[in-house]
Amino acid sequence: MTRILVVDDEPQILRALQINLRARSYEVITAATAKEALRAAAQQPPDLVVLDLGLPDFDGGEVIRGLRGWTDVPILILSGRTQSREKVQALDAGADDYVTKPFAMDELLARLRVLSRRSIRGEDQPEVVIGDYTIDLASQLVTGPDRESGESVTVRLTPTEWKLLEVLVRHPGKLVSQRQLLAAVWGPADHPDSSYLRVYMGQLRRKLERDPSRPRQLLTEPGMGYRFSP
Amino acid sequence: MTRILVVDDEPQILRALQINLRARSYEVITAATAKEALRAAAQQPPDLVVLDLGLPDFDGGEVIRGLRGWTDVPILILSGRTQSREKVQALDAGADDYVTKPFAMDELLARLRVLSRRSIRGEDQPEVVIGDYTIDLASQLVTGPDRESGESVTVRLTPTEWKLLEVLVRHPGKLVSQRQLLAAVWGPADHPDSSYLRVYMGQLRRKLERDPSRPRQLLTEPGMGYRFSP
DNA sequence: CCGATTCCTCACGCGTTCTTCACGGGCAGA
DNA sequence: TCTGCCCGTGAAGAACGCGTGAGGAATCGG
Repeated sequence: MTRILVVDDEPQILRALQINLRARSYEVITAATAKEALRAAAQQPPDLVVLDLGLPDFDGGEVIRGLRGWTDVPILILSGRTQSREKVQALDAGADDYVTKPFAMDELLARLRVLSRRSIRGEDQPEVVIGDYTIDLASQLVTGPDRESGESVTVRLTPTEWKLLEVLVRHPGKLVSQRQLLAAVWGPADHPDSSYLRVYMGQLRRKLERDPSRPRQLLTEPGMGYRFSP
Repeated sequence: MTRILVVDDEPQILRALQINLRARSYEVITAATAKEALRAAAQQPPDLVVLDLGLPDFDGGEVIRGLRGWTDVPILILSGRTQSREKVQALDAGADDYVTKPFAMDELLARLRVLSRRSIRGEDQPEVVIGDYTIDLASQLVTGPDRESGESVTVRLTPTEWKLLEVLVRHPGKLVSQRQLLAAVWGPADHPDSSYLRVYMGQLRRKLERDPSRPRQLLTEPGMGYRFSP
């Protein structure tokens, strides 16, 4: 089920959206402030974001940048500001669409369909291979031969290990900066020390790489980040 | 260069778009009818399509479906029809955005940037060639033949080397002053001595140039700065 | 309440990278 | 020809980043 995060400080708009979206069987989570929004997005990563620019605590642009620091989730801006300057700013900051209030509900829904259509396109590659192991993104399963018996066994990954692996595998071949990884796994807050990363990468390698001390797929790019090489 | 197909039957709009897009160094091809549009798209596949719904020969919806049959190119609808029913139809038919006339040019351009931003993901990343080596800006990867074996190997660049190379490569052919380079790599503080630069340029040349002491692409402009010649 | 798993933190060792300096060569102007 | 200036190159110590092991805190399930 597609999960939508709706951020707006006007309760009646929040309610109207909630009702209409739930009726289309979206899962809806809501936030009324910028802080709430970022926290909610980190805890339950949404597939779509509907964002009002006029929030009480921070500017909506801050939310866009806060999200774009670690996720590519499509963002639709819903705002009362009609000036094209505002629109350009929001779109260039990383938003994907901009609808001005008052708005037609059916148009908004159509635009959301467009966004979810696009974002799903690249994601379907449910199986990835690392050495002897097969990773099934969809069912969150890692299978491979046992160390000695050779039988096919499922490898146990902890939630943190899984999130880390997922981020890397979803950007095959690309370098993923430590910032990105930390934000994706531990939330958008600032993480000055990246020692978690080293620990968990080590654990992943120990579970997935044939020779953990000489990784062939879970590569380190010193000073920059990590890379999953398919 | 990004190629845009603009489809509209009103000459003045066609001209206005053409001028503005060319000024942003897009490559523009135009069509005034549905048939022309489909033919042009087939002959020179565009990276973006701007489409007016009110064409003389066929309905714009036909063009959308005609394109969607074989390509995922982003389509932005530019139409005088403001009814949300029209918008929903077009968006559900496969369009990616919908702007109503009259429109603000800067907003349209911003929306085009959004579309090209999204579509570039996953498709062909910008690659730059230096001698035998290929630089992939998107995934931060440099590949080339090994010095002896000739096999394809990835070249290890340190973070500083990478930053330096990136600045140069992103301004192909242009002269980049030492001030600019120092500021881009080592921060905006003042750097009276430019000896870092010489050291790291040397290292880059040693890793990328066939004859490091006689560079062909990473050129020195004495007293001024450096230049990447493609 | 207890045990097991998972998460977070720290310190150490090692290899790499950064920074700095000195020296030599090419080139232009005096 | 001499003299600066600027650039390339090599070397060396310092600083940094990474992998690893271990231990305690937190969490979860029974």
